[in-house]
Amino acid sequence: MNDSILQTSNFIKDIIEKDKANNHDLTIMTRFPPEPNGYLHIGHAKSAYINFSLAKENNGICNLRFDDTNPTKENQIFVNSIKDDLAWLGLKWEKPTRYASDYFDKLYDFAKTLILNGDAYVCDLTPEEIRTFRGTLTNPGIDSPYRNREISENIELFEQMKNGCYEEGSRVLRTKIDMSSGNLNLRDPVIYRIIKTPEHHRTKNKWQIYPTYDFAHGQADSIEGVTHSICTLEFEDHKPLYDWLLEKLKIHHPQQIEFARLNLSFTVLSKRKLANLVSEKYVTGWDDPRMPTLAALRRRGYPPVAILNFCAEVGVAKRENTIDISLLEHHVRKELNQTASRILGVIDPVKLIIDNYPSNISETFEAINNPENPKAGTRKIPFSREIFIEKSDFMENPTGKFFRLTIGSEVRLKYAYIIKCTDVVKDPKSKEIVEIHCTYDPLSKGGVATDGRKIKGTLHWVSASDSIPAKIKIYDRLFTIEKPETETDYLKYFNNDSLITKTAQLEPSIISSKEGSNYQFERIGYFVLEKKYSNNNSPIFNQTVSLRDSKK
RNA sequence: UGCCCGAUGGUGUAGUGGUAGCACGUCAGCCUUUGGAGCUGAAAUCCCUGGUUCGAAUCCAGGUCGGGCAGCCA
Repeated sequence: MNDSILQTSNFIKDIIEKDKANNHDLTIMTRFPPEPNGYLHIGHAKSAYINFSLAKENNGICNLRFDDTNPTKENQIFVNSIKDDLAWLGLKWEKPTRYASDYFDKLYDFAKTLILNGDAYVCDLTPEEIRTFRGTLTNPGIDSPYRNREISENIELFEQMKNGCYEEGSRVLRTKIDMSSGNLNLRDPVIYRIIKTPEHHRTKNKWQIYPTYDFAHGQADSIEGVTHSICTLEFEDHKPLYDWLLEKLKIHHPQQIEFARLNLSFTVLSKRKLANLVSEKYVTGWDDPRMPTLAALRRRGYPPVAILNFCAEVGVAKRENTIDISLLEHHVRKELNQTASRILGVIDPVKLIIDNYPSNISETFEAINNPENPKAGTRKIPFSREIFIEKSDFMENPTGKFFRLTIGSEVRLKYAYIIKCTDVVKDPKSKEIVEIHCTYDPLSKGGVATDGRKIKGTLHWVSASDSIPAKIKIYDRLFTIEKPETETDYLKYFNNDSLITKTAQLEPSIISSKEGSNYQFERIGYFVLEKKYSNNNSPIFNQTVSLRDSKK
């Protein structure tokens, strides 16, 4: 994890500071507890970052624990992808990797302890009956008829549940708390249920019963010695149950602290909505570069440190929030500006012919790889009579502050020469400009005017015969509205222009690029090489993020 | 007409009884062989009403508004 990441204070740090002041021997222990039932996204990154950074700043420990208590939803594929994503971010967890399923035996014993103490009972009500008996938000529930079973009968029944004697859904183990509590989580919550298929990804067919989240999470925290169990706001109502179980069991009692999960503008982060985008084919998969998943951001070329810096800067608080996606992009640009190699590439090319430049020669010019980092060195780029420039860099009838090319105006070709536009050739039918004719100032080699005249506009270009065609995928925000998350018909606001594919001409040095390498195409944006060769043998680049562009 | 949580510029986030700070964004200027970056500046904020106090974003009371909770999901 990057040590240079800027940190502001937050209420969790305050709590930890106080706890440390009260107990000088305290070793801070946190954990990141994903359920292996999906891919990690930027919101998980925030949560992971909080847990990992809190441990690191306090010379503590952070575990990675998979919350794998429900085999109907979880599998090994997600365990692997989550580990990959965390490693990619550079977050290092305490070894070994933990699993809630590691504690199934202990959890089973804890449950028996509860039964023996009269704090839990086997209930034969159907799921529907349990729901009815639970009451409503405003009306108290009523006791299950099985609530006062003999302890010995409960023990026997629970053991038979474990042994697979009963059908799924026929019986559960519930705590005995308070059916009239204003907090529904305290109305005798279910702590064990029967699940026979599919088999668990780790414990296989050993268990026929599985603990619920409420029964597994706190106890797992306790077993591991977690001191601060940090989770999102929706678990606030579970905290009294978390505390109740730990007190009844008389075991180490971690402190649960809740914070507000991340929301990002112009995208969605709920698993269901993301899954819909995939299943309804709005995107090509979970790692489609438009998605907010870590796998997608990686493919998009986001540097991990930019994501970490972003997580550090969004802060930790309890109020609902929607972070402006431009803050994320800011951190991506900030990092890439320092690290990405520059190249010249023309995405929407139009041919430019320098009429007074000899057709039988070519020159090479030295280009700076990264003006922010002299150590990145230089490279050669070829120049010739016919080049490509960006269509948008020529305007026949310029309006406002247009510093680029127009008939009669002078402009600098970066690293090369100053040129002056003399004429354009249009397609007779479409009226589209097909050729721009210019003359160059032979004395301006390197782009400097010998007479000291100021040249305001500088264009990027590539030599027509030496450039390399490439496929460019340009991405935009996933949705057209700021908060699609709050809309039920959010798919209506999907941004149909979120992916645009173009063919570009790139300078030849790009040949030596490696997959995953970040580039800045000067004056355009940041790009990452996705695949060296597409079907037609040209490389494919994903746009990471555009350059900020204040052109009017 | 239950229980719990929250409210500081457009968006986030500091502040813990003493000039409301920072970041992103926006706007303007400077600089520039990237209209990028960088530099400088600007506009913009304490949910409301009372109370305590010399002094309140902060403490107290009462409101208002927003969010969460009725899986054998996590």
